Amino acid sequence: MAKRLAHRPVDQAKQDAILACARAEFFDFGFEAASIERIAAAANVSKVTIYNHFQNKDNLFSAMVGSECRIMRGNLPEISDGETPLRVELLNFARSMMDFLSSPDIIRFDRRMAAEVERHPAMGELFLNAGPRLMQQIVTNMLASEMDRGRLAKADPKEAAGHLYGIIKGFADVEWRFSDPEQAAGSVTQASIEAAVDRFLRAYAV
Amino acid sequence: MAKRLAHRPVDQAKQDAILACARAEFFDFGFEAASIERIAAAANVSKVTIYNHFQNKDNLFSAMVGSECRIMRGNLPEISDGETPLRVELLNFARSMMDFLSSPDIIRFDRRMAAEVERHPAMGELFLNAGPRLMQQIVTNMLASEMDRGRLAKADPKEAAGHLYGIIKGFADVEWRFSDPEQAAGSVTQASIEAAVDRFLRAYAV
DNA sequence: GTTTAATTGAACGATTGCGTTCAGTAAGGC
DNA sequence: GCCTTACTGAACGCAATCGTTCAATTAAAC
Repeated sequence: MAKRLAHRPVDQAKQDAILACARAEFFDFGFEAASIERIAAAANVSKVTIYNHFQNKDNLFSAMVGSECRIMRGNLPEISDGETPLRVELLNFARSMMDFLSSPDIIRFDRRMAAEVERHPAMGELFLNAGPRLMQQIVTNMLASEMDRGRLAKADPKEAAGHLYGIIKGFADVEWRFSDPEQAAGSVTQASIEAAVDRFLRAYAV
Repeated sequence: MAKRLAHRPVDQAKQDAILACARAEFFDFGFEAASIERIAAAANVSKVTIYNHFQNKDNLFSAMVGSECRIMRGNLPEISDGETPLRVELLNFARSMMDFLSSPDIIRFDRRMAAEVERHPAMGELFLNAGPRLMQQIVTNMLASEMDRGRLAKADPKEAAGHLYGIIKGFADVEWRFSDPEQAAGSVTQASIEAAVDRFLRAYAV
């Protein structure tokens, strides 16, 4: 099917530059106030090129969110499914989860998505599937296997995942979302993480 | 100081109408895309009147947020501090908290504030103090008194408040924020609330 | 070198919005 | 009835944006 004729190929570097600059623009100003001309200027690209690649502002925004979600997917906290003691396993996960969620990039993304969902409901689904729901699945699987192994009390693993996620977050995410995101990174003490994990372990002790 | 001279008093009804319509406009479109002319039309008021009362768009937005926060304050979930059994007390609180947080109004407000904080950091503080932090304080006080009474294990009550808040919310608030807010109301089953409260009670059993 | 398509710069039309100005009217206090 | 102020409607200047059009240029594939 790949009929190749003589032509000048698309400059991928420009594509990437456009998306990167669109990201910055949309994050800084929000969808409505973002200016395509400013994006073009920042990416060293003609405005027409943007309209050739993406047809309009909505498409550009969608493409940017899609690309951003793909990146986010790769950076989700991981689970050390192994022979490590349960408490250590949970502590590691809690630490990396909180580091992830408190990174300014994620906080800003979360903020913008929350606002844009009203006008772009599909973006909300996209984001949920690329971020929160994926994380929920990771935690659910981990807890299910721990329950099978008898290291945690039998229960609905999905519900338990919500409990773990919630008890670790506490009020932190709310504070992050409405305060200066630069101050969020590294604001979670090890002591508070241990307290949360220990409470969870007690709640789900066999 | 109240030097009263002959004059025509401010029409309070118009003030209120302006704020109400500003609320709808800002919630529907976000700060940037909101139109003052549309607000004026909706409130049956001249645009000049809006500029006389509030000096500019920023001020109008701030006033609206302030008024909204005042309303929110009055609707926060309450604590039945009494002789009721602890489990019932917590169940009641959890129920009213989830009903409160899942109301479309609150979800929309939360979304907009999250986005606008970048441009209006002071609004973030205002909102935090009128909503989340107040709720945190309510829960903290309740748990502290329960710890004193010996019905819960001694611990940092503020931290425990975060645990209770988080374990009840689980993943729910994330789903709410990025899906259709109209479907959020009433989506929390009594069973899930009981599960969360019971896990909390186990984690903090004496 | 020819061909094909990507890219550019500049300009255009249409729309929208903010915030101001001004002359005139409405309405309550004195 | 007078006076002070709130309010109105319409218009204005100014700036910004989107999305389009067009002729001209560039660069890879053949």
